[in-house]
Amino acid sequence: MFCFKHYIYFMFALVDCNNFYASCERVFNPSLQHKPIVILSNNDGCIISRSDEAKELGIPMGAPIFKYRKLLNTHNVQILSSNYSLYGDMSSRVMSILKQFTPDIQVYSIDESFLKLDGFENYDLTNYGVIIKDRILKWTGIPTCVGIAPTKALSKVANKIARKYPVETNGVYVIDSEIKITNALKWTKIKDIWGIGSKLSNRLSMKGCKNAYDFTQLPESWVKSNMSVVESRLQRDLLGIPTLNLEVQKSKKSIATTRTFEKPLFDIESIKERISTFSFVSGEKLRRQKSHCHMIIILLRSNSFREDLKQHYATKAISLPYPTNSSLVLSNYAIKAIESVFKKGIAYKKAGIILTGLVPSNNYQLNIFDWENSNHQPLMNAIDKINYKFSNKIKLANQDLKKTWKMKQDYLSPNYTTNLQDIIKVK
DNA sequence: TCTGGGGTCCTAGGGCGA
DNA sequence: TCTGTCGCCCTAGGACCC
Repeated sequence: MFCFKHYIYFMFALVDCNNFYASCERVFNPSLQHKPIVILSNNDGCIISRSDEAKELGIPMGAPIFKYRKLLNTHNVQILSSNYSLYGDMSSRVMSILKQFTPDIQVYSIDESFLKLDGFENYDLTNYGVIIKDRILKWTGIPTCVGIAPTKALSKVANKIARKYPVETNGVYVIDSEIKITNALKWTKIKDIWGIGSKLSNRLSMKGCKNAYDFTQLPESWVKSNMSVVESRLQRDLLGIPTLNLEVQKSKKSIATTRTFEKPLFDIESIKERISTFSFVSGEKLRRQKSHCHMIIILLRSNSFREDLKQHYATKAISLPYPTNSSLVLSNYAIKAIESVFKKGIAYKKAGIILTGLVPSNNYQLNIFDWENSNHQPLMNAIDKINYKFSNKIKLANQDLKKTWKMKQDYLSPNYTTNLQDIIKVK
């Protein structure tokens, strides 16, 4: 099934930053080197990034911190709240370096990118990977691993091998022969295949698949009918047939702002205030990408982990009479939606809004019967400019002007690269 | 007591017009 | 005018990613 002629044309490189959040913290605080570190989610709730030393202690990804507090204390694990200003800035530095190596790049997430290496037939790709890795480390202090292969899914596998065997591979692994593909697939456990999550992994295990190689040997027709076209494409990609392409940067198709509350909320007024704030923030994101939206979805839920409490989970989608990016309009509709689903006596723990049906601001269908107040656009522009200059001084009337609520971030590091006050001073 | 957030894509099922 | 079929669109929900 696999055809090596594709090699003549191009290869994919996946460059992935090692333990990205922990590595960012270490760049500016070298005392964290060689120590176990964990980074916490918003509200300091879950562990979302771990250094290798923390992984070795058996601390799992996504674990709630309160369950591991004792272990963390015993081993003197360094705890940090997530500092997205820092990580975002470090990420853009890494990505700008990667763009020097090829114009064909897909920034896949905050810490990894696919590079299409087209016309590199005469290059020593292992050596090229080492150059990429070394330059990022030298210029940003962030360690990376590089996986190179004829397809995206295989470059993911190659990257995992490089990460697993740093001494043997020097952090770079190239899959460039049929035997390497077969061996790599047999080495990859079902649950570690990119695109196969826990549900599908269980189903495939029941079917007798132990590794990625077994998955690729399943009949395509069975995969299509029992799973979906997504897994069928993945199967081909794993076999070395380029099926998943480099995706160009597009405008977002949805914009979400959701938050877990520090304490459960029982009263609708507090929830309405939060929803108003989420609408305001989402409107800003919408205007930044120069879009309008057709639809708002609100969500409101109690704490699903507290089985002893009465549960309620509600979502409500509202089609807007006209596309808008006015925070005032978004807030009004979102609040009405919250009023329609709110139930008394429930301890609500999380709320949010999702904007979908996004269309470009300069090209959308008007409605003959309903239209936006023409004052909104200049008002929003003015608010955005003032908030950019003076850091969020203007709010909606139904937001909490004193901002009495605050996200829990007890272990926050300074914004070393994005705030003048926090720049490291050399004495 | 304390359990994240922001995305994408796909499928199924219903409504609806040709 | 009524009915069946097809395909498109919309929506909710699920699964996945980092």
